[in-house]
Amino acid sequence: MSVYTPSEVVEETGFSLDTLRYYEKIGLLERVHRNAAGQRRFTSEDVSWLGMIRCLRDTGMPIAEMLRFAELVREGDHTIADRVKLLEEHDRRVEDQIATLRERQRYLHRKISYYRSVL
Amino acid sequence: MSVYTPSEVVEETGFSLDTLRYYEKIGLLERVHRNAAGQRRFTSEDVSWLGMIRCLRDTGMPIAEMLRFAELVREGDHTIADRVKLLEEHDRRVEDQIATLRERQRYLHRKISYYRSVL
DNA sequence: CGTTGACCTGGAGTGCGCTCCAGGTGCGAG
DNA sequence: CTCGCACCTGGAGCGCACTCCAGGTCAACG
Repeated sequence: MSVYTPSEVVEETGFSLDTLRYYEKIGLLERVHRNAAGQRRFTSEDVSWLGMIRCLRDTGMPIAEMLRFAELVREGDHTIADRVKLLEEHDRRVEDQIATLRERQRYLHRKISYYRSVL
Repeated sequence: MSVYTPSEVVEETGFSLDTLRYYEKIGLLERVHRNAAGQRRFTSEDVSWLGMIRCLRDTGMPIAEMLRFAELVREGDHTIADRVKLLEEHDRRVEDQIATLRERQRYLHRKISYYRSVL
């Protein structure tokens, strides 16, 4: 288990340092370890958890729901069924997002064709 | 050319009345006609323009860019090439959004499978 | 004639998700 | 020894896109 400095985590995850601190403050990221000088030292678990957060955030999950998920994870293995339920519901929303995007894109394409036809 | 009351437009477009007023205020919607009592009466052009707005908004275009597009439309036919350019750039971003969503969804699916495997 | 309901205005307030800031610590390089 | 730099904290501020509110008008219905 290697250890990551804040700037390494910024590099790896694409989250800003302020965002990492914010996520820790609101409890989306469990209290991060500190070195003797009080500076954060992230574990690889922290980094992979942030990978999950990145996925959920990029797919539009609100922070409040990510917090619910984080809580389930903290509660231990007996919540795995609940996590599956939560992620599957989210997956359905992602599917809907893609479908809507595709539909709107068709509209966009029709509009572009129309404009091209009158050029 | 039929005429629509505010509540009809709300119904047709899915935008709230406040949002319609807001769009008019910021110039995304051209000054809407009024009846003798000062109440808004929308034309079918207004409604179809709102359809375009709906499409752009649902695909994540920021209001500032919709305003640029609205301005091009107001300037007349000689801006059609520019409009095509703007819409095509947007279309590329929509494509990227879909691609990102699909990739994140794969992550989600792997996670769900993993959870299912340990249930 | 009174009430209801759809609508009006200008402006303040909201929720989300960060982002920035001031002032401070500790460490390694020159 | 001094400098620069990465980092720390608590808290304020921001940008976006609405959303809500108070107080008012007008027309139609019973």
